Amino acid sequence: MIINKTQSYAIRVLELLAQKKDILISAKKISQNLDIPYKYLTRVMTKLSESQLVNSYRGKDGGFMIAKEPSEIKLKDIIDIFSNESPHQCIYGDGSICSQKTKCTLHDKWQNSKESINESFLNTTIQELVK
Amino acid sequence: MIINKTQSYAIRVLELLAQKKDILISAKKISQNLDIPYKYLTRVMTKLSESQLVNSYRGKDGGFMIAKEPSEIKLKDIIDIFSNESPHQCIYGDGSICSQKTKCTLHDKWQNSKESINESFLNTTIQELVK
DNA sequence: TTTAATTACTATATTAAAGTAGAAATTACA
DNA sequence: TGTAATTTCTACTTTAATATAGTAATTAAA
Ligand code: SF4
Ligand code: SF4
Repeated sequence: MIINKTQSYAIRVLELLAQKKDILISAKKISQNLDIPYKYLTRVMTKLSESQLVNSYRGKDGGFMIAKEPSEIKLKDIIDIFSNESPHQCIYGDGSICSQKTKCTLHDKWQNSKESINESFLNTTIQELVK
Repeated sequence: MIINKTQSYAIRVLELLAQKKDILISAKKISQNLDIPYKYLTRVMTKLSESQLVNSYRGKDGGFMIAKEPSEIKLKDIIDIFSNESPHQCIYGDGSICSQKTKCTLHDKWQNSKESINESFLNTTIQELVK
């Protein structure tokens, strides 16, 4: 898979919050609206808040709001928050002992694929999802 | 991640067997040579055998041999054996309700990335890894 | 100041991928 | 024919990702 379930949740949350810019939405509503398990979602939201992609407001009538312009939030920004893999993973391991000189025959192909994906994540903003 | 650990194991096994074409190699040796857990490897080998990418020989002095020309085995052939995900996965789900007309704004970008990876897997054969 | 609604925190449960264990089936060969 | 080395089969264990549960902290408003 290109992205995992948690990353997918997070992207969809930001998409929703972008549509409701400047309106506070509670985790409960987000959960219902996007069909994401409530308790799981709240932890995702806390991380998005810590990463300052959303602002959180605690207490009664609290909720979340997108913290930046949708056009300023790249998919990659969101994905990175919930990513734990080494960026160099390939069939031979983590690439830590590989260099341009010692690279294997697959290296350039992996590189191309990964760059293709990465650029797609870098040049796609939440704004694009909302339109 | 582009491929999972099991798929990575399988590719490396085929690479090794291609290097030792026409020579029987036991799971034990493969395990030692590639540093793959023995018991896990044997199950991978059984699947590769069922899929006819390798021939297995049971009993004393038994082992495995590559069953085709290395140039005839695409990475995708191997990857598919150990893949269980829906090929259409994306942030919104499995794409089962999407068509060219109802597609979302991300669809073409996903498509490009996925095709880039897929073509790389389709046009890379085990032969290429051995050289 | 109390209540209700909310986020944040901490611990536990479930699921899927990866890994391990034991033994049955097969086979070469002494 | 018996033994040792192997693949194959079945069951279990561990680990990481996903999901659930309970409660503390916070806050608007009655
Ligand atoms: S050189 Fe080969 S093994 Fe090393 S990081 Fe690149 S693809 Fe992986
Ligand atoms: S149209 Fe969008 S939701 Fe549907 S398969 Fe394509 S990327 Fe996924």
